[in-house]
Amino acid sequence: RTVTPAWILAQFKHSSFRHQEPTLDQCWTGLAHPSQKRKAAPDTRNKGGGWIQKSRNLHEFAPVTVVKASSVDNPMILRIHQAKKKRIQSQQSSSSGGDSVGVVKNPPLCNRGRNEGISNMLKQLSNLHLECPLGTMDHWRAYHYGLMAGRVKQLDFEIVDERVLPRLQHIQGFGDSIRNKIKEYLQTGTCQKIKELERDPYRKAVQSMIKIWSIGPIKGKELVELGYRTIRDVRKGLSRGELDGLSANAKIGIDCYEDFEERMSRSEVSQIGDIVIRTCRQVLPGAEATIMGSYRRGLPNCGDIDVLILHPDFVETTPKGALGRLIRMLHQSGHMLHDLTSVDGMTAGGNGTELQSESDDSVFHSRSSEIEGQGETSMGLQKYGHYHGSSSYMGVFASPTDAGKRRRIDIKIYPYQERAFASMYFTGNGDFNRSMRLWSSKARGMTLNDHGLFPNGTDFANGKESVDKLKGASLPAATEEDIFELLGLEYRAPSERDSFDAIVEKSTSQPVAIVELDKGEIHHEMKHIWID
DNA sequence: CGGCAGCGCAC
DNA sequence: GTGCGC
DNA sequence: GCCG
Repeated sequence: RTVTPAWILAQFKHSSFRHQEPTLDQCWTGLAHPSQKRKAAPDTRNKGGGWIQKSRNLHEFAPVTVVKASSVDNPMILRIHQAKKKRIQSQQSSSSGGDSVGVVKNPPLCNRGRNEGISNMLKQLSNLHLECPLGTMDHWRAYHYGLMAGRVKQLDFEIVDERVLPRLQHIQGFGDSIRNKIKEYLQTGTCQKIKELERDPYRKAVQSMIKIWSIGPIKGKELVELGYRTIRDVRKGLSRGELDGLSANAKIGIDCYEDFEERMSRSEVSQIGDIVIRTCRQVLPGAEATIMGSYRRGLPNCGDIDVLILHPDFVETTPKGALGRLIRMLHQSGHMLHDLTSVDGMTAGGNGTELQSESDDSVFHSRSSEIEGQGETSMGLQKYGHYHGSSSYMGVFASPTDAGKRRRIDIKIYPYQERAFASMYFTGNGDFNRSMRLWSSKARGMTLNDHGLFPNGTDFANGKESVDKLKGASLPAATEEDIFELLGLEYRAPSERDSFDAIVEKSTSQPVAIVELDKGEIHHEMKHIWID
């Protein structure tokens, strides 16, 4: 199964295609652009950490052996490449074979706008199944429809005639069902399935329940079976005391139902961000706080706001209780209205010991388990101890621009050494992250998450606590670019990370790097990287 | 027929 | 462990 | 819903 349809995007390279980087304000963050930020990165502080300072050749630091795909003794990798070769061949033969009827060849646009009608239809189908998954089947239907909605947009031809269908057959992901729906769309301009799903009153009711934040398919179905059909019903039930069993978060979700549906302008997001960032600097001098998510990807409007906090003095740890202090201050200033999660240090006191929301049985290195340690070098940081791991907060923020409106906000703090991975994850989008992680695991044999990139076979990847911390360590990356490099992928700017297919192997003709791990080898490499 | 990312928090 | 969200 |  090919994760990366490089063969689709490759066609763009030989055309007049040029990606126009949007000049939207603040689409940039130092995390992503090594050329500008690298010099400033305080790698030198981390004497014990040994961070790589610049992007280097994979072999220089990664415990990775490079093997020709054809000689790899790994059935998964083999299958991926054989399937890919087959598709490329059939693609070539079908395009040279004069079956260009029904195809309008256009110079590719900037990755969007093509086949928009069909894409929208598939997106609708995805949403209808996503918002109302009545069985577990629907979840994956929605997933696949969503992927294909993205993929039709990246084709190098416009689908205007059903004679193009045989050609679609060669493109991965377009099976019978989807091709038939495209056929129907070409003939009638609509899709009966969509109409049918939209008509279904049960689905419709579940759908409106699911739109309540913290209500998913299970609780949604429950509510509908209890007789609730609309948000009004639910509110009525709540006031009558029929729904006391709902979680605290569900009550907030019900209260903010309309507000959470709405999207914000970039300027509102940036103003909220300023408030959070300013407060953050007061609470934690020297902190680097950045707005992530769709804002960083440059979208014209955003559904929520994501803020990532880092501090260069906390390389392997995070300042204990700092996130809680920040939240507390935002509450006091009236900006933060509700908490959807609790965080250490959030309630009074402020030394970060009163709330034990983080469990001690967490298994992984660099995640949990408090360590002793005081004494910061910087004056303002003296109040903070070290917490071994990241923490995240979800809450509800009062709009500074639209009085009375309530906005979803996520704030996360990570150890500085995880900054590249955290910013990748927090930038998204969701499909892009899933694609990247699938690629990591299936093509590279590594596990990617917001904390690092872990060669499979290590203790981390096996979900075990490491006695020897080195065995659980991530491959190091100081910038997002390094992560792409480690995975052998073309770099993608945040604004380009907009789909599952936005991931492209660095040079398709080059050998494929896969991980051939040996426990001792990993240990040795890690030692080299982290201590040397 | 199994897989489709990988994780943290609330309950 | 399940449900939910990111 | 599609793939292997």
